Amino acid sequence: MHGQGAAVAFVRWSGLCTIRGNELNSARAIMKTVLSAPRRAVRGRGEGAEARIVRSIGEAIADRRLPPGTKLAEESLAEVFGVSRERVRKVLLLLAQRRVVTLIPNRGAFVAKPTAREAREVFEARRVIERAVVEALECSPRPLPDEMAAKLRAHLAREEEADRAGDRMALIRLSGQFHQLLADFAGNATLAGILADLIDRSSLAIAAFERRSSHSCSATEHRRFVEALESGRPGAAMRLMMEHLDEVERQLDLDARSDGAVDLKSVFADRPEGAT
Amino acid sequence: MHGQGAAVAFVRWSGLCTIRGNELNSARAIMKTVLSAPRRAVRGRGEGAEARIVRSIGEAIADRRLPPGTKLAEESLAEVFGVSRERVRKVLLLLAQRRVVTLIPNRGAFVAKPTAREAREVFEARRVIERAVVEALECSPRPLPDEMAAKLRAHLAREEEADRAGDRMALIRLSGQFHQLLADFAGNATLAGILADLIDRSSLAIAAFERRSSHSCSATEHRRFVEALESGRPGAAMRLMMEHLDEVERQLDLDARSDGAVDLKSVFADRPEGAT
DNA sequence: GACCTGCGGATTGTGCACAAAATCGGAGAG
DNA sequence: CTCTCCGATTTTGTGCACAATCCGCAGGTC
Repeated sequence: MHGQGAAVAFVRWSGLCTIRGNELNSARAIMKTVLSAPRRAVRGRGEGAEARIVRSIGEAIADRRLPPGTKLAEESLAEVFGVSRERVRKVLLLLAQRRVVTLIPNRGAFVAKPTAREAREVFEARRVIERAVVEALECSPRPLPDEMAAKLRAHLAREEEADRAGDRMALIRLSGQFHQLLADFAGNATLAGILADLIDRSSLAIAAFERRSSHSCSATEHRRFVEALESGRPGAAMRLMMEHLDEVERQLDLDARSDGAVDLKSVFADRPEGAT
Repeated sequence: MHGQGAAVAFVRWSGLCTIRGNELNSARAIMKTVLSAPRRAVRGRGEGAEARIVRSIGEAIADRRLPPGTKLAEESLAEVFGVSRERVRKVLLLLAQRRVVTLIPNRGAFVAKPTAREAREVFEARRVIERAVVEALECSPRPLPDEMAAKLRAHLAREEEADRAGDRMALIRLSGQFHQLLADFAGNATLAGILADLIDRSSLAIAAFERRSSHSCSATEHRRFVEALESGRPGAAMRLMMEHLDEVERQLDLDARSDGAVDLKSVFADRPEGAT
């Protein structure tokens, strides 16, 4: 998982300085705020700890060290991360709202297991958003800005290295980061944040529905995309991106239901009621 | 605000029945779960209370009874809603992740005040998503399915009634609900959920940046959109929707920064002093 | 007169303890 | 041997109390 946007709350200038009614305050209050800001950032605990745990669990889920359906007991997590149970509870609530874990009252937290329908929806949503991202990117000046080109190439290199090394886990994570990187360059942080969530959920969907056999190389497709983007031919990068997303989704086995709904139907058909 | 997707956690079949390792359990466990489900739904407290508070605060923010920057003290809210402070704290955490409130460590929760940049991003994101929604809608069979047409017409009627009555608050809420309704009909719950958040944040942006003077009637534009959609002319509805979103954004004053410093300058420039 | 400093009141953050609920195991009946 | 019932144990949910932090204000100092 990406890790950005994971923080519980951002202490930003925009937040601190737009408090209604305080806008007329003298410069003194502002200075105090300025000085207190670094102090807050220094200690690194508290606020930072939660973000760290969110990122840690998120990455574990994306890497499939925590497969869908895994129970996330509060006590265990608290022990592992060396924090109190309340902290873990807060983190789980956050992850639950991002649909990465499922909270069941009085039962606990589980790594979310998307339904086939939800998986399709997530990929559809990604197509919608990434289409906009690529549109924005195709409006970039050619040749691409130095920083963008450099970062993209560096990322491609890392992906290919992971591919050569056969490090599947790293490849999965890098693949998500690639799309995240593109969204960041598109210049809309809001859209990028939304896409970040969708990428996380894609990882979940892939973990839940991946075919054993299939395995096409994202690194190659990503490289082709970057080359098309650099070429500046209108629509070339877009077409590759759409095909890429289709390809990723096509590798999933969304027809075979691993979701319980159908199982339950058969259960009810067999035993109408009273089986308690 | 919409209220859907506000629940902390959904107890869904998919969630209950996809717990890893339990799928092989006998029907006994499943039946027990089935029987306990209604019981959980009956008491209506606990889980439901949080969703209710989230919706309540969310609506208050969208209606601008709670303008951006307003402090949301835990104690006060706890008293108002008749729940404990921890409950309120949880709700605020939820709202904070949806960017509707801003949490500042050791300072408390405030109704979020988006920056001009963020406001622009939110509207851009809406254009991206609603474009996809309208695309899906334009693929609907003509004439429109009965239920869809009926609900749309009913909604238009309510909007126009609110418009006639001059009920600005209701009009704002209904306007958001209209877009939400369209997204629901598009058939992608994930996208609809994302749009729901964006609509909430739009309300916030409008509250923060609305021009005093401007006031075009959404109800009229909504009606024209529905008529275009029913006509089935390809692209007609899409064009109207894009123009509508542009129009809404154009009504905002995103150039004047609501940043305290500059506001003060203009205030002093216009009226040296003494004038109310 | 302006600025720094210390203090009181209020608000938020956190750990803890207890209550509620579910799971798991065994005992007993059919 | 299987199913059902039931109690012990584990896990989650919630309220409470205390600690930490911040704001406003008064007093002192340059």
